[in-house]
Amino acid sequence: MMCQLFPYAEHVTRWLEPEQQRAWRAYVRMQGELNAHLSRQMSVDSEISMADFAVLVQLTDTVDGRVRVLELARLLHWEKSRISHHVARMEKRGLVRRENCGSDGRGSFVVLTDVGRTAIEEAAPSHAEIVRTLVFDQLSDTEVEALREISEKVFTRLTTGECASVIARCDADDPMEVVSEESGCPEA
Amino acid sequence: MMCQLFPYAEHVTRWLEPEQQRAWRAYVRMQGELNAHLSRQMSVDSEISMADFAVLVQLTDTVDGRVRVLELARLLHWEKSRISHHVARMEKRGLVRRENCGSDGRGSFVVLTDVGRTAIEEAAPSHAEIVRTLVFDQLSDTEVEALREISEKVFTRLTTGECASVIARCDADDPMEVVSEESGCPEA
DNA sequence: TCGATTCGGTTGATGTGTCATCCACCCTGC
DNA sequence: GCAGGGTGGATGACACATCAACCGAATCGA
Repeated sequence: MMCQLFPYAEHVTRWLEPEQQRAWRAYVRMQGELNAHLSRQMSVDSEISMADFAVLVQLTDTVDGRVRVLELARLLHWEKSRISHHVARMEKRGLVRRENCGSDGRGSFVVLTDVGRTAIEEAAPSHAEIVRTLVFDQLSDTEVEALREISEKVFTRLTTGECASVIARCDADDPMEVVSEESGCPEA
Repeated sequence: MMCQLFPYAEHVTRWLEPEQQRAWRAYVRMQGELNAHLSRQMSVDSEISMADFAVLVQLTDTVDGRVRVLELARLLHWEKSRISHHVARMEKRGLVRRENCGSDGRGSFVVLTDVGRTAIEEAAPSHAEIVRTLVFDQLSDTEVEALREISEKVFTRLTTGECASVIARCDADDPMEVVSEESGCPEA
């Protein structure tokens, strides 16, 4: 599972300044490799994928481990059909189960199972360790701050104005500040 | 076509400093959205995908528009089965064709067709424009430089030592400096 | 209260990436 | 010249993402 952008030649870079071109090529290669590496690592030393992990994280973030399907899609910025398919596969493996919603006959909940909880608890530590050694151990405090600012600027551009044309985003909450309450870390 | 990492909760971030946590979350969301946006844009205003684009770029970068299959995989950092499948699909759509290699009975070339050349020439300008407006118009010169340095550091970490365990990379060329000769931009 | 919309969610088709396996050909040692 | 292993590449099975179409429940306007 992968989606990579790739090395760019004159076709693209003619419209970028040389310095921008080098930055873009470096970024593109880095994020491709990093995604690939994290995915591979995750599926090697645990039985779940990055996508499973993302779903499980959201479920464990709620008090009772149950979230409505489309709420899940909104939290993850996924399309509803994607979440539906994915939950179906996870259900087949016992990581989650679906329950009907009493108050709304159309709706259903995705509920974390014990198997799912165990899976994420086993996967999380090594994933965090990998992120730290691959990324943050390489960067100075200044660079970490720069990474955040750059990411926020681009993300803001992506989610404002005519760019924000994707389905699941129309009613999304405050884009940058969705830190869980119990994470013990400040919200700002 | 997508591969996204997603919002992280305490599970992951417990092992990261608060400042690192914020940077990581911001980065993860940004690159997910950016990938999605670029892919969507590419497939909307041209008939090719980002992956097609990457292949076509490599082909147009050579003098005669023909590259050996595994050489292509090495240039793109793709697995050989991925390039094989992808070339097969592109061949079906007429973007490339395969030719036998005379000097090595096992090998084959991937050759750019006129259709393929037209496709990339139509796709490139708007893609470059999008990258510029979404990314570089948001960043100062200092930030562009920071982005490049951060990306290079992480990429270097990813491709050295025990991380570089992937098939297609074992004999890869100098990781960061594969700028095409005719791009008109300095190699360093 | 009844029809039209909207909303929550599923389904199936299609394109894509990965893994394991396989085959044909090359090369080297003998 | 031929047996062994290595290499270039293809294939099939599976997981995954997207799109369009669909369905039934909710809701809203008349």
